[in-house]
Amino acid sequence: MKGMTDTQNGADAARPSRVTVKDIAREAGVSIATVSRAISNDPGIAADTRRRVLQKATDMGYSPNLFARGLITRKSGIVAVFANNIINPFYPEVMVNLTRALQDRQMHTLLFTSDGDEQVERALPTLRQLNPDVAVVLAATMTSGALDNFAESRTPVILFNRYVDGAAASSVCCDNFEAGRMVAHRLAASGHRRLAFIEGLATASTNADRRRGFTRGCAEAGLAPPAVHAGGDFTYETGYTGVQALIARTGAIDAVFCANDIIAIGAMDAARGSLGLSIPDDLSVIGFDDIAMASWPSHDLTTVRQPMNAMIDRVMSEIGRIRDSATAPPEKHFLPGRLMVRGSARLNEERT
Amino acid sequence: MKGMTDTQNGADAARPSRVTVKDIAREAGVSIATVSRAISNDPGIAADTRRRVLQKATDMGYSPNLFARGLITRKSGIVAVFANNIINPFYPEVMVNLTRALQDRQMHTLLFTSDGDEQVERALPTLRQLNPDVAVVLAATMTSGALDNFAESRTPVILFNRYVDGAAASSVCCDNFEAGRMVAHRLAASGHRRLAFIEGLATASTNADRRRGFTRGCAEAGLAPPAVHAGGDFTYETGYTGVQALIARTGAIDAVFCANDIIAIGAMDAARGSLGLSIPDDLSVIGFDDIAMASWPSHDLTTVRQPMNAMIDRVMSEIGRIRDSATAPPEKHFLPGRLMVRGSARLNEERT
DNA sequence: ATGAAAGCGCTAACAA
DNA sequence: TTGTTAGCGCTTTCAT
Repeated sequence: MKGMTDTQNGADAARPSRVTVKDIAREAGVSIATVSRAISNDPGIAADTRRRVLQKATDMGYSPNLFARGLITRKSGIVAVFANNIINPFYPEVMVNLTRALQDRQMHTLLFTSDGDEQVERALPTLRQLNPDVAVVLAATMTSGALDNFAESRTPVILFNRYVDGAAASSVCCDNFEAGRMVAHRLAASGHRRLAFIEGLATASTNADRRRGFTRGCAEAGLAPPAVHAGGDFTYETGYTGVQALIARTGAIDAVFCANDIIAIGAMDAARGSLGLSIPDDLSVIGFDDIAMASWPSHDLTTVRQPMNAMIDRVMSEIGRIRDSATAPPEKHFLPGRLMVRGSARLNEERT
Repeated sequence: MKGMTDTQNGADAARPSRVTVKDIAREAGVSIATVSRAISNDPGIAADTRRRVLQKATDMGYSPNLFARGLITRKSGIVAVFANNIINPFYPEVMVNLTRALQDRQMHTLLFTSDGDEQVERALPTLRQLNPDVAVVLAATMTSGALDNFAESRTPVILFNRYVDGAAASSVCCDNFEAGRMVAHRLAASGHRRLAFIEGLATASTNADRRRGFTRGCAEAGLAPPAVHAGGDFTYETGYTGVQALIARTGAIDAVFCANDIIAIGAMDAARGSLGLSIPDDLSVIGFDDIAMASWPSHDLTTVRQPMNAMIDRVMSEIGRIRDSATAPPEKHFLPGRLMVRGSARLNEERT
């Protein structure tokens, strides 16, 4: 690849600097406009010329300068991804899979951290500087104030696993409410009577919806409202101390549904360790996300799997929709989760 | 912020499109060249004019268009980060911390996935298109062939936790060899006699160095060479099946050192579960990385902590060095790991 | 110390 | 169908 010098001109073979449209135009004996047309698949060009120009471009190892292009088109091909909550392995995985999907479509991922609104705000100048076509927010928390900032920078926003009601932002979410409801019903149908919920971050809509759905499900099944360990965060410690606090406060419980897998694993460890409970005989534990760890034999955690790939696909089509028309109204998508039945919860067969 | 319209001209107050140097020049009554000088801290400008221009720029909410700037300066302020190996939570954390550090310095993280060389190769056109100032490779594996591709795209490369001998790339690594050696000595000094090692990916230099250091340490301590479970990957399953295979093949062992924490956790689960061993009484287990999970009570894993923040700092200074002089020769940096003593290994006090 | 003007590499009118 | 030309927003000579 490096050794071949089969291009006719020996003149500038030694100058390895960037190949530009101008170079191709010269080599192919056409104008730079024609080169541009060939590259951008413009309909108004002779199929033959196009082929010839494209061939030359390939031969010469051309790749367009996106800065120059972006300067004119005002499209960057860049997607800004905001990530925090890196403690939960679910999100890095989303990030990487999303990046892969973007890469496949010749788009680019610009990564931002956003632990706290001030980080988001600090990123905004950059947003204007690099002009991403769209921002994807992978974050448990994001105040609507921070969202306004995006609006001000005129970048369309897609929220992943979060929605904000009045906001001009699309959302792609797991149907957290429905999943919580379903968990309550499954537990009730399997004979559990005293249910509990361990919260993650109270302000996260994922957390709130799972809790609300679970509470609703309990009511529908004729059970008492679940005991709730409130106001934690999405960490192991929350689960660990949460289950201890719940049992200290409310006495025995049959089952605990946790706002995510990390919390659930913490809860299991405390239940088995310091509380000496047997799982699932004394206590059923159910988590949310289905991270890799959930299926490890040490915990064998029953959990709600988020349809990650479907969610990412949906994000991609939202991105397409937004690129096609700048004025596309925001849409909210909710995709169903699925219960992965494993050993940490005593569940009957699902009746159909 | 949105309500204030204190700029003198009511004319285009309604046009919220981008503020450019031209706008500032007009408002400040200077030429665009002067504006540019003010912004880029050019010495040849009157301190007074500069202040005035900068003030106007701030008032008008100006932020420079990096595309236009990059077109001329050939510096993008972009750092390409290649990540795979997302199974190991160590790397997402590096990724986010690195991004934070870059953000603080007004630089930008462009994320690429690179599971396999072909992904790297597919990313190369983009590399040329967006012209990152430097590429950081956070990857357990990267063939030197893939590295040549970088060279061809004229992007300086910094390898994180990996080095390639002849390659024109800087490296920032934990001193994996030394850490492996130290682990062997600590185990030997605590009375362990029959040591074993569970490999991750054999082709990863992290893995190879940890193994070589460990083997060397065994020899220095007068122990037999460690039994090695070879040719796995950096997964829980490798640890789980690895420890079973080791014991089936070699009989009892005192201690097992694992190529990373995830493997170690798998090994612990198998040892305690299917093998019915007690840890650390029957078997000491030591991992590598010190991921969050390692300190959870369920595993309480003794492990070598990588000096993540120091490593990231070093990457940042390498980036600075490269930006300052394009011809800066590549450097290799090795930073010491530190043993985090927890409950999974029977270790005596360190003798000093 | 400042301004005028050229041009980075590309696309998008407008002509031909 | 193709070429000419005018910028996108910025930095950077070269004058002044």
